[in-house]
Amino acid sequence: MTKSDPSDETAGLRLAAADAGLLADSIRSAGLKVTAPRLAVLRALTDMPHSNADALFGAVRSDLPGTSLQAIYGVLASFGTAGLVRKIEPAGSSALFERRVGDNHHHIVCTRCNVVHDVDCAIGHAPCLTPADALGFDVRAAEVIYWGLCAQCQLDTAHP
Amino acid sequence: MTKSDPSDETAGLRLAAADAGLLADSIRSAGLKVTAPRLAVLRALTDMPHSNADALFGAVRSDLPGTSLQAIYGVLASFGTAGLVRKIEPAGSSALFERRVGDNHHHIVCTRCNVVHDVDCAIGHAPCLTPADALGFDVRAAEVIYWGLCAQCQLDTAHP
DNA sequence: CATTTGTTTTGAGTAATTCAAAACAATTCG
DNA sequence: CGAATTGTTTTGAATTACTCAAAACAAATG
Repeated sequence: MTKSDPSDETAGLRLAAADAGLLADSIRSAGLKVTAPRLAVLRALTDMPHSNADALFGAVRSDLPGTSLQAIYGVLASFGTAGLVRKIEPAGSSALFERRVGDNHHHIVCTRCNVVHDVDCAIGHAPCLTPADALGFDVRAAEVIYWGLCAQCQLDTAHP
Repeated sequence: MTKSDPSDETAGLRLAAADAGLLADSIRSAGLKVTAPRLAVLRALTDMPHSNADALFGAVRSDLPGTSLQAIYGVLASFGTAGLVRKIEPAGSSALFERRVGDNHHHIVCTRCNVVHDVDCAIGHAPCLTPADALGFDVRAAEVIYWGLCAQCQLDTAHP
């Protein structure tokens, strides 16, 4: 927000356009065709990371009313294969998606309100790939989910 | 197998009875009524940890033909609440159950054949509850799933 | 602009799990 | 020991999240 002039009423539009260009670029460079549903999903995912297919469907539909839920699933599947989004499946939840890929970050989930946040790897890099005894496995990934009460739910629980 | 005499045909029966007694005790001390489906589920889970509801249904049905799948879900739900079994939900899999509870052990899953093994906590005790930045959360549990190729699948992949 | 290839829509299907009411069985208490 | 109570299982149906397939359609290529 340092460069754009708030009195310039086209600023938002230009930003959106620039943003759309960036989104389109990342879709294109993943080897996928750039389509309206794909742009809309990617934009929604930028604004609301850790969304499920249904939430994205809701967000996309407001821009692009004709879109089907199956299209969302299709978009997410292609994005997943292309490495453009990451899918997480916390216990008891439907699948959630995020754009932050390529780093091995983890997640912390509130057991009360189900909000999800990113957390970086616990201790540097190594322990995330080092079980005590790998039992002959060739370990490729480690997934960590922390469970607890978020700050807000701690307050709500204390003062009901 | 050191004390029982193989020529004693009642040994198996007595063992089974003793076992049933232990199983019944653990159900009772969890504050639950001891029923045939519950005993059967607990026994099946002893023999085949990391089973899903359907596999347990299959195992239980061979002993106790009238049992319904919904009974299995009911038994597992009550066992879960009572702290008698632990439920794990690896991404892409149905829920799996195990009797090993109360320690914070983790799991390693084969990406090819989906076999699941227990693994102890990566480094002692602490890091499993210590994210880099807990973001104000009151962290209560950490769940780790390692993904990789099991020994057998490494062989199968090398010599197809 | 026509072709090709890939994407989305439409419509249907499935797997895993949950819900609810009635039938039934384990424990409790007289 | 038998009746009452409480909890469990059966039966039957519903739901959620997701997948599959064919036809309609749109983006990229030349």
